[in-house]
Amino acid sequence: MGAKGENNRQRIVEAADQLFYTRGYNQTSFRDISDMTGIPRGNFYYYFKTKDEILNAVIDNRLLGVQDYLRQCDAVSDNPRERLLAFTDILENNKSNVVEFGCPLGSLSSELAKDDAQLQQASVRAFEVIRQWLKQQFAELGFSNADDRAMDMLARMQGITVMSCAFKDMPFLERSNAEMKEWVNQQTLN
Amino acid sequence: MGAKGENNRQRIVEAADQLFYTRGYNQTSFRDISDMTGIPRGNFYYYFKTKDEILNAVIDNRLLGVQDYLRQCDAVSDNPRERLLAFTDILENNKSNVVEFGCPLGSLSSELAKDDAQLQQASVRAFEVIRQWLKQQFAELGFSNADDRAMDMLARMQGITVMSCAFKDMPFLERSNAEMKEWVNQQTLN
DNA sequence: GTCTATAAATAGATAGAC
DNA sequence: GTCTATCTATTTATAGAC
Repeated sequence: MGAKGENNRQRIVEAADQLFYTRGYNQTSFRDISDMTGIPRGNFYYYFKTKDEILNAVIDNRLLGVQDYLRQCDAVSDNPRERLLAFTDILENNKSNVVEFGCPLGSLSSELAKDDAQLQQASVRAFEVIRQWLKQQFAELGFSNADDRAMDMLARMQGITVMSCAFKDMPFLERSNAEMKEWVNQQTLN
Repeated sequence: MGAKGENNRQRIVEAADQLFYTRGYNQTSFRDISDMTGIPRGNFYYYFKTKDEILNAVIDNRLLGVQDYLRQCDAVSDNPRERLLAFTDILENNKSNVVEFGCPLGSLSSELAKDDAQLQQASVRAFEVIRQWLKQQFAELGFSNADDRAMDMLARMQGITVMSCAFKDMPFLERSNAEMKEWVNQQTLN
C-alpha cells in the first residue's frame, strides 16, 4: 500500500482499462500494457498474481467510473426525468469511441460470456449498479415496473451501440439516441 | 473441388463456426478445431492459407444460414407483418444459446471491431442482408422510412440479446421479445 | 519495490513424406 | 489429399539480482 507502489499499480490498471476496451481482454498482452506504461512485464506480478487479477482491478476501476458518472447525473436535477436524460448523454458524448469499439461494459460482458462465467459475472456488476440507479429514477416517476423499465433502457442503449458499431453508423446512433430521449420524456403515468 | 476434399473442408468450417460462436474467434485455436473434427492441424492449410481464411469461410457459411432462414420467413405468409413476426422467433427459438453466448452475428462483429476493420466489415454482411430483408417488409407495410425501421428492429434484438446474456436472464428475453411482437403488430400507417 | 532473464506452454504456420 | 514433425513467435508466469 506504499505511495509509489499504488502509483504504478494504478498506471497499470488504467492502461489495461483502455487496452481491454480498444483491443479486447484476450487480445491484450502484458507486452501491450508494458509498452503503454513503460513498466517492465515482470513488475506486473508484484501487484497482480495473474492476468485475471488485472481484469478484476479494471472491472473495479470501471465500476468507480460508473458510480462517479451516476453521481454527476444525480447532481443535474431534482427531476428524475432530467436525470435520465442526462444519463443518455453518455452515448452522445462518447459516440466516436462507441462507433469504433462499442460499449466498454457491453463488449467486455459479451467477450467474457465466451470465456469465463465467473469473470463475466464480475464484469456485470457495473451494469447492476446502473440498473439499480435507473430503477430508482423510474420508481420516482411513479412506475411500479421500474426495474423492467430500467432493463428496457439498458437494452435499448446496448442495441444502439452494437448496431452503430457494426455498421460504423454515427447518424444512426444520433437519431436513435434522440428518439430514446423522446421516449424518456414520454415516461409519465396517465 | 474433389468430393472428399469438400467434405473435410465443410467439416472444418462447421466446427469452426460453432467454436467461434461459443468460445470466440480469438479464443479458438487450430487445436480446438482439430479436436472437434479429428482432422490434423496440418491438413487445415491445404484448404485455408490462414486462420483469417477460415473466418471468412465461417462468415460465408453464416450468411448462407441467414439467407435460408429469411427464405423460411418469406414462405410463412403473404403478409409482411406475419413475416416479421416469424423473424422475431429466432430469439425465442435460440434463447438458451442466446443467454449463454449472445448473438452469433452481433458478438462476432463486436469482437472483430477490436481486431480488424476488414474482417469486421465482412462479418457485417449477414447483418446487411437481414437489414435489407426487414426494410423490404416495412416498405410493403407502406412505410417510407423502412430502412430506419429495419435498423430499429435489429438494434432492439441486439439489445435484448446483450442484456439477457449479460444478466443470464431468460425471462427478460421472453418478455422483451413478446413486447417486440406487440410493437410489430402496431406497425401500421394511420 | 523494481527490473532482467528466462521458463513453460501454446499459438499460427511450414516442410515434406506418403 | 492426408498426415507427422517441426519451426518461429508469442503468451503468461517465475526466479532471483539489485
